[in-house]
Amino acid sequence: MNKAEILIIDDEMQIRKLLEITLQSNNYAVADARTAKEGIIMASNHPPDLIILDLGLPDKSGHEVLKELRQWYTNPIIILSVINSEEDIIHALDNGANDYLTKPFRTGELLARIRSALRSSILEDSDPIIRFDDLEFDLSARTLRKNNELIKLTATEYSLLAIFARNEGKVLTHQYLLRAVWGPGYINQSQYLRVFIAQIRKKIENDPNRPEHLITESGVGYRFVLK
Amino acid sequence: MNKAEILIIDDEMQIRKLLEITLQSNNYAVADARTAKEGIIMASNHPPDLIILDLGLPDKSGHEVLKELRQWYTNPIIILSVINSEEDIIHALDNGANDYLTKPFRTGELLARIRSALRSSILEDSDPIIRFDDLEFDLSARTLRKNNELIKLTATEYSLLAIFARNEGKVLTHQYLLRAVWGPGYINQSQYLRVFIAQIRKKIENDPNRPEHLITESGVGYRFVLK
DNA sequence: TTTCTTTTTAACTGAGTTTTAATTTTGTAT
DNA sequence: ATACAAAATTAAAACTCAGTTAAAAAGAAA
Repeated sequence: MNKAEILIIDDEMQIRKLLEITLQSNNYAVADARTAKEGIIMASNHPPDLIILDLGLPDKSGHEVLKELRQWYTNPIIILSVINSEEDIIHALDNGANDYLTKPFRTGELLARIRSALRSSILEDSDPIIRFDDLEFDLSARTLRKNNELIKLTATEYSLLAIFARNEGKVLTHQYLLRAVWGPGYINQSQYLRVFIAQIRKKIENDPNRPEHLITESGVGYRFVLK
Repeated sequence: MNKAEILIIDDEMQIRKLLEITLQSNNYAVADARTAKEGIIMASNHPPDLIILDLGLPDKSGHEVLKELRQWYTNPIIILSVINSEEDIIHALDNGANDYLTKPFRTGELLARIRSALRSSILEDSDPIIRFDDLEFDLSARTLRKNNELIKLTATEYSLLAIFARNEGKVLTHQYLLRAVWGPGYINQSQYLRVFIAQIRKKIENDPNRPEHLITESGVGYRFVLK
């Protein structure tokens, strides 16, 4: 996954600098705005993954900024404020803030709250998709597509093919495959492999008699190739 | 929508009573546990929409309880603790807590943080209508329409289908589904799934014998597809 | 309480998957 | 080219898993 992008909207230069350095050294990409107006424009031009919003802005009440942002912005917003009144906290949270910290804040805690907020936002789950040529492997959805069509695989076919996909280009020995899919008691059942390799070829090869992906290495094992 | 269910795990009777009254008068359904063990059992038997967890439990460290819960429990967990150390806060948040409040807490703030947590929890998604083809899912209203006709779902049917809707296209294993809907004590009751899948199919499929939406992945689980 | 709805059990049926075995084809070495 | 070993093919048997149904138990509503 790319660096998560965080927009800081705060008029205090010291806080901005502190946050910028802290966040950058924790591998976030940081942008910052000094005023409400600037912040809203920046957020709409290039929506960040998370916004840190100071309630005490010079040109507009932070609560209003929050409301405006929440009309369209769905990623987490964390409020920073010098005000520790319950009224303000409730108001901010009910207007769509995900968290509220009072200044001065502890940087470690802020970072943890950012991680927590980003975690619950949908962003995190980068899906491991292996794609080549006509085949597309989605390990998290447990699907295989050939020319965009979903191919039905049985449980055993899938685990076999998943091992191949993770070791693309390498020769995998009979022993290794049998042990990995069926367990160590099956290392002599090469026949299982022949049957299942044939089944998989029928499903993924254009011409199962002239396999292009699942190649036999006679006397050794098989190799999975994606051109 | 039905009342959101909140589980309180706290050994201090005063806090429990206070929370119970406050939450009930704000239209939440409340359950409470006095110990870590009791709390985990209650959460597994009937997973609540949100958990309030005290870190200072008599029988087990709250951090451990949090870790255990997070192995399967996906809804929000809010930590209550007398400890205000940064270390504890970071630790809890990084172990999957959604928020951390120190005692004594302000009830109004707690309520606002509960609302915020429930809001961002997938239960009440910000864009909660999923529509495809003939099916229309409104996650916040907890309704399902097929060809614009309202379909009646029981609580269990709904939570099962809601999980599917949020993971469209993905294979969900028996284990995962059983754990998410019934709790970790039920991961061997595949029969439950068969019965409920059949019931749901009767309601949403054009021809329940040839399901197009709720697909069986033999030996693995089920997949929900919206064309 | 009684009644109605929903969930849990259980027994049975059927479908899909894996294993086994027999036969044919291909590859390798002499 | 021939012989032998390895791999591919095919289909049926054995087995596992899923679907169906209905009744019992539990829970909610009247």
